[in-house]
Amino acid sequence: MIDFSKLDKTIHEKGRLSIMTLLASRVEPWPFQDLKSELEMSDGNLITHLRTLATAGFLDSERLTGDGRPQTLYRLTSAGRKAFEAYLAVLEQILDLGK
Amino acid sequence: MIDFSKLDKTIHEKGRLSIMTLLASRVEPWPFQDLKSELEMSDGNLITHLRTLATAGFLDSERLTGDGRPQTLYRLTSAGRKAFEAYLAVLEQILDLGK
DNA sequence: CCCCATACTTTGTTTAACAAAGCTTCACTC
DNA sequence: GAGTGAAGCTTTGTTAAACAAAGTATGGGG
Repeated sequence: MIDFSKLDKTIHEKGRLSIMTLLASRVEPWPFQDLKSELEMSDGNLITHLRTLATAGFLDSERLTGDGRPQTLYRLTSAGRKAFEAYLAVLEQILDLGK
Repeated sequence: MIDFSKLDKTIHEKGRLSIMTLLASRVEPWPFQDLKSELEMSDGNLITHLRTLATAGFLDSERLTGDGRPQTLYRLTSAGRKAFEAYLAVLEQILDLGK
């Protein structure tokens, strides 16, 4: 039977799941503005989720200045990628059982 | 891009997701006690999630008496199965994008 | 009749999502 | 270098909901 406790609660919440999915979907890091427009979140909501994920060690950020408008880039850490893969493994089990 | 708003919030919560997965995993309805022991939830927590899902029209219940101890059976409605399949479709998109 | 299990309710605590508004820093313009 | 505006982040407050724990009602077995 599926071990639902392996569904990392930090990742499972909808907002953070969408962030993790975007970050995992490509190699290049994501600028704050792109995440915001893609996910249609408010600044406060987005930054809070990003901070939660960063505190969990799942992503890190890099602030760029001096080259056009300031910009902060976000990317998965290796721990974040690993945790997300484990999360996806549970999703796969749910999908297998569900049909 | 994935439409995360299609991730039905009623289903997405961990406790209810696990209930829906169990109910979808077999044709026979699930007794309350089996759900409880399989998911290791308290009575109060489980019944609350079941009621939330029932209010959403995703499952219905049948109370049996007169044949051994009283027992309540839970099963997906067709709307519940449909909603769960739509939920799984989003999971599939996440899985595809995530690797 | 008594006891226990099943199912459900109620209450209370705790957590967290989310919105809105404000603040700070930086870049560009005049 | 003062003003404007955007980017990123903080703070605050509201609202919703998970979850636990304890209590209630009902039916079954001894």
